[in-house]
Amino acid sequence: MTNRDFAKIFEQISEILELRRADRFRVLAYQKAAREIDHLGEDLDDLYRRGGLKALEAQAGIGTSVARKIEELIKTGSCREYEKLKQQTAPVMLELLQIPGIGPRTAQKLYRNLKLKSLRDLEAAARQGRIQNLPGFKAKTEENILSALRSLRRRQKEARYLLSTAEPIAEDIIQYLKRLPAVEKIDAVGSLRRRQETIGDIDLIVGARSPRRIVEYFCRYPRARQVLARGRTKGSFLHEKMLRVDLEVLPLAAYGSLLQHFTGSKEHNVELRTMAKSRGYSISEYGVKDEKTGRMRKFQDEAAVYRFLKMDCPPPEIREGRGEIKAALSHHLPRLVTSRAIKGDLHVHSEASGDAAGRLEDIAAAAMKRGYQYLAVTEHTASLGVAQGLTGRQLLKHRQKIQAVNRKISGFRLLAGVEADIRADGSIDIADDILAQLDVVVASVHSALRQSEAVMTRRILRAIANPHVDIIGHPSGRLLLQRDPYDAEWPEIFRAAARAGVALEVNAYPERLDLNDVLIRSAIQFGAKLAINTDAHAPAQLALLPYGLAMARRGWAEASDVINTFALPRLLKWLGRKGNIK
DNA sequence: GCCGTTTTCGGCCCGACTGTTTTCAGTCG
Repeated sequence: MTNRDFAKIFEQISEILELRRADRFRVLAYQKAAREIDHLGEDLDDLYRRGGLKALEAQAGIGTSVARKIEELIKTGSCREYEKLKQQTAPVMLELLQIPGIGPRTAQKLYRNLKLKSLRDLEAAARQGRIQNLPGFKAKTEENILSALRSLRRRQKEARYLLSTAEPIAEDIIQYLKRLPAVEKIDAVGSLRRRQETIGDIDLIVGARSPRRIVEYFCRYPRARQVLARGRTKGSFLHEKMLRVDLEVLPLAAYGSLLQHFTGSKEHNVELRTMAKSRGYSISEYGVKDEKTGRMRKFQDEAAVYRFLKMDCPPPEIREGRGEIKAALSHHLPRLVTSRAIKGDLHVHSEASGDAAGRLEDIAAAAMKRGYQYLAVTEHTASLGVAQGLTGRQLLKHRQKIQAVNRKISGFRLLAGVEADIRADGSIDIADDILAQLDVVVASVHSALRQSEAVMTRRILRAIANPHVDIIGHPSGRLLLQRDPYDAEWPEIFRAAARAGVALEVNAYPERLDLNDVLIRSAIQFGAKLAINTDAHAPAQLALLPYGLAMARRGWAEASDVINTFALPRLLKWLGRKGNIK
């Protein structure tokens, strides 16, 4: 069972308990356990094998009860209490909960009164006008249920958006709102500001004096398909691209609190407020209230909110409730890697790779324009059929071309490299004597993605053991919204990479963003180095770097963890440790 | 169900919007 499988079970337990109107804190406890399991850097299986129940209970959000259930699941493959709960609950009830606007109470009432067997029954009942006759329901609710059912169907196909898709949509709405002179300050917040790899909805905040008029104007945005809420200070609509856009407007005097509140995450805010409450403060988007005196302190700038609580201000990217509050309180926040620290890109394709464009000269020029000291040209190899890559001999010829370009420029260096293929058995598809003559060897898995966890792990470990391999490219193989990462024993891989001095890539391509934040953090904890690369297939794509940078920051990476923050001499020394010629 | 520089018991974040109500429950972020 993967951590996701465990998490799903606890999510379901919490939903069933919610339907049965169990104590709401019990419901929350299971939700929290599921979330924590999802964000664990290690497999629960391994954790249990290593330290038993104690190790499980040491995790935040996991206590005796959840730990025992995990143990039962590992040992027997099922959990009696969970099975019992499932038996006592009609499956359609859980489906009802998925519909926006329907919570446990409404689900209960609908199920009892309409004897539903499926969501189709619900839709039929709504169409026939049978819902508006139920006690506590009217025509409006019926309409809302129909519309929610429709959007649920659409959303199930495409529930989330790439960060790179959501960003321009948000930017367009921001430009629209900025046309109102009354808008004094505006920011995209929520998961966008935290730079999550995919975005479920867009959150915007505005600092202004006349909230209601701005909310009105916001709801008239031309690409709004349907207004979902239109209040005094808050509004929200469904964008024609089917993402939800939320807006909150408050006076400038409280803008810092608003920014803090809406940036989230939910987990971060809950933890922060719990901590503040224990000190007698109540935090909301309006400010920090002293519960004894009832006095409300307002903050114009966000850092001041944290300062008031005697803590450092965690960068938005790490506000996920994964230890940043503790670190901020003890003034031990990581000093996250910045774009300024990046000295080069170590995974870039030129026109020599069949699927890429750009001459070496243009790539070098684009890199110099970004202020880089170096850039590694890493073409595909011939075994990657679709990309028409190079053979070993062609790679050596290509290296000469690269060196010729280097002779024409100064203050910058193109490195000759390759993105070699890790074959199904873990061998590299380019001979050692060729690899030895290249500056940078990125090794990536491109085929046989469905190997078992054990086989895939052995495969990557063998690649790491190759003395010429410098970087494992897009290590988990995921394609966001398209393909799941393959299974591998990441702790084992990170340990081996740390020992062998092989860096793990943080691939900045918006569909990849691979490794992800959780694995990045785990890799760092195992002492492995990272390389934040664009995998650019055209010179303009060097500009994708900020996406990879965001992912590294979300994984708590500091400059010292990232090899392409090294100045050229130090990088060459790091690369040359295995006897490659430089 | 979880958790502990107030606590091993008694707490558990905060507030807006909607719909159906005449003062609030349910839901959401």
